[in-house]
Amino acid sequence: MTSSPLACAACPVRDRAACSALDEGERGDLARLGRHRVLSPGEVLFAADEANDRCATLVSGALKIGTVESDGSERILSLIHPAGFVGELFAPVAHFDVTALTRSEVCVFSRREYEAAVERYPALARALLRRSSEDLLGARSLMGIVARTSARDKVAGFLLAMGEAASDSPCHPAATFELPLSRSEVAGLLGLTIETVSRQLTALERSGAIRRNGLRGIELVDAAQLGN
Amino acid sequence: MTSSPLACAACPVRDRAACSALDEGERGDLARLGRHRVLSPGEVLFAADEANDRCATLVSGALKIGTVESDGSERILSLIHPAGFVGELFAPVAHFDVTALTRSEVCVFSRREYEAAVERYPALARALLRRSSEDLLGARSLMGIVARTSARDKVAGFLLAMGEAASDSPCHPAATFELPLSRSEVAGLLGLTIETVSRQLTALERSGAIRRNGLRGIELVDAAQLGN
DNA sequence: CGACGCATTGATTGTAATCAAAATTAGTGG
DNA sequence: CCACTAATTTTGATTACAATCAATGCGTCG
Repeated sequence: MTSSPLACAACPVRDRAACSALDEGERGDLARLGRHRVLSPGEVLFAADEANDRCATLVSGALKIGTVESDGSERILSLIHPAGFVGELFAPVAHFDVTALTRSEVCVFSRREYEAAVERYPALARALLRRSSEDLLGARSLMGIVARTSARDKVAGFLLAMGEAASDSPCHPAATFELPLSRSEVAGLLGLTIETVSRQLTALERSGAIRRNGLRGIELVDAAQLGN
Repeated sequence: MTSSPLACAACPVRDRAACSALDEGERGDLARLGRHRVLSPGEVLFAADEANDRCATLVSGALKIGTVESDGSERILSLIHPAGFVGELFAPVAHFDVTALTRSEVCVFSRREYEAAVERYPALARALLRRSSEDLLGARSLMGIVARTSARDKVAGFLLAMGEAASDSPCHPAATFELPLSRSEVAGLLGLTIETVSRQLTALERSGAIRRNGLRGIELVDAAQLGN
């Protein structure tokens, strides 16, 4: 774990994250409260049932929000992409684990200080509300994919969603991208087993919908075949 | 459809909804912008792809947020309980349908005017942020249920979640409650078929976990059997 | 090179979808 | 109030599909 002050000037999500709603002076105030931190793949940022005293903005990489079930298996509830915000501002203890999927950069804040900033800067509250609304939209879209009945539709919809998340343009998915999740994690997200995910991927490749480059590289050849 | 001015004094969610964050004068301002409306079961409040120019707080009853798939089947993405807020403040067109499940009372606002109020009253922005965060938590909890692999676990988890939603106390589920959803809607929510939902309910009843009163009445006899 | 973790492939079983029918409930009008 | 129809739910039989069990391939790292 590394940690250092913020350098907002060079921040890649400078004008998409919640803090982008602030003016120069306000941003400077907030920057003094935060710490830049780099997470390695698999590194835990926040853990469920621990004191919930921090929050963070994701600058680069990808995070997962999940829980481990009573039987020990992991269930992924949400993915966080750059400019996303994590941390439960209104709960005393964290409900979920937040873990880095890839090498990730985050700005970590003390929850108490961040909440004070939300009180002090109404623009920050509105920006967070906007982020939260978008997260809610994303969570519901994902729900529509996970609740499908056939494994093929789940995997196809998941690939499309990941392509869209990896894309710069809001509407069209990226033609080629890297999955930030292992097979086990994809399975835990979609409510399938590792083997079924694997089989569906090979089936989609054989049918010409996708091509695979290595274990995690995906090329969307015929997005129409993946549904809509 | 009926519509009339608001009478906040008698509002049952007076101190849980977003507007509860406002002081008397502010609340009065907001009340002048809203219209009280009663929805019959099945009545559509907002429709997907329509102009997204309104938002609402649910006062009593229950709403569903859903989409109809390309094959015509319905997929439910979220349930809204009293004090919940619906409407996409930051999207030009609505992504989802919002429909009453039971007879429901809502306070409907013009989105433009509500957004202006959010700008004017920082406390309202913070209250909405809080609501939104709670909705996000709820969406993720539901995801954890829907992504289960076995039909039994899905139905069991769903019943527990509905019991908790129907309860006054935050932690313990209500011992007895009415499902606001038809079998078809439960199936659409959980990614199962009507028949499977029905069979799982009878199985749970035979095993002594629940008892049924009529088509929609549920009594939680042995909550431990439903998992955790 | 060998060992480990992860992914794919194969064979079999179990479970949920599908197809079909009966039963229950709700809604309507006489 | 009751008969009748329509809609919803339950139950049954069969099929299809995904989970499970098991083994093999692949890539990374000591």
